Amino acid sequence: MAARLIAEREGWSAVTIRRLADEIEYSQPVIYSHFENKEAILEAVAVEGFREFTSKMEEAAARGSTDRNALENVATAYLDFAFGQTALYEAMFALPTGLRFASPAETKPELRAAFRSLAAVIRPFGAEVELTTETFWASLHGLVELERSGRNRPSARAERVALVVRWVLGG
Amino acid sequence: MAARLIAEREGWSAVTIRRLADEIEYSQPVIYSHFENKEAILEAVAVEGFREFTSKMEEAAARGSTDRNALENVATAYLDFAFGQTALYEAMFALPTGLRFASPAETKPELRAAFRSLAAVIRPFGAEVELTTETFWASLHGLVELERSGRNRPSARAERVALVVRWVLGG
DNA sequence: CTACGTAATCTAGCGTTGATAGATTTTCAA
DNA sequence: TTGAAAATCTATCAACGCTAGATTACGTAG
Repeated sequence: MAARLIAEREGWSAVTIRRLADEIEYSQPVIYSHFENKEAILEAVAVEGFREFTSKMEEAAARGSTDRNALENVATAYLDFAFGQTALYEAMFALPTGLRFASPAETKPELRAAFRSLAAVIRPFGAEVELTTETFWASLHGLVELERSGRNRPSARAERVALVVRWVLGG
Repeated sequence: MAARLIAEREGWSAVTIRRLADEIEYSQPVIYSHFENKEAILEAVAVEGFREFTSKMEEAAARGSTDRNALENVATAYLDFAFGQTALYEAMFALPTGLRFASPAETKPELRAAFRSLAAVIRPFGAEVELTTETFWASLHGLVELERSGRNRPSARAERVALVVRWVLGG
């Protein structure tokens, strides 16, 4: 998707319908015959992001020699993913899209798969897998957001990740 | 601030310069004689938010009979604050403003005070106060963001907060 | 009380945005 | 070769953030 390339290079504010039309060398209305509106474009990018996210997390988990090591790898890979392609991560979590987990029925399979890829490394530690995974995910997401908005010291990123991992292990 | 009222009632997308001008019954240029641009307006709202945030957290901590109870109260109060006035919280954390913690010198005192109000209830538990506070804050913020974007089950909010508290206590 | 300089405010407009209506071209089967 | 359907275009809309330049209101000096 052209939107993703532009966003990664120049930020999402540079992604306009006219700019996309230029990029694909068509006029603006053509875009609206493929997507209902701009939000639908973001949503498509986000879904693509969740697919890549899931496979990155699964890889990271597979590289782990122990359950603990798998958890560490996933936590680290999570932040690497977020900071390696900030625009993609933004589309997945920060920009307004209609993507929800809320109701089981209408949740996109890509979102459920992403959740499962995190739950897989949580499962060995404690009984309440769903609760712990939600909270683990939230912690990692919070680390990303607060660092990205300049509220956390970038230099201590690895230590914060290690702390979250310790929390999960000990809790 | 009129911006905050409109945002809380109709969301930040309803807050336009023209709308603000209507609300205060002046023309648009008058607004630009008080604020450099729209971002400066958001920033002013955000700073106000951090002031209220700090006093809410201090209140919650003061209501705690024990160190542990203070921590619990603050964690709960954090999510209450975020969901009690979602637009204000958005201005503080999600919308693009120039507010940073990054460099010690140019960090707004309101931000530092907010950080301290959280650090105060973390201090009794463990040595690395700054690191733990950053991670604690990130976890709570993540809980807010993932629930707000429909990724976490609203029904399990209290359990997730309790889990984060347990993590801090045990870590 | 008048005249004037400053400050406050307004009208009008620029360039850009997301989105759409309606005309036009392209495509391909009958 | 023709004609309906699909694809694409030009032109435009209303709303946005923001600003230039004209205009009004006002306190003060004479």
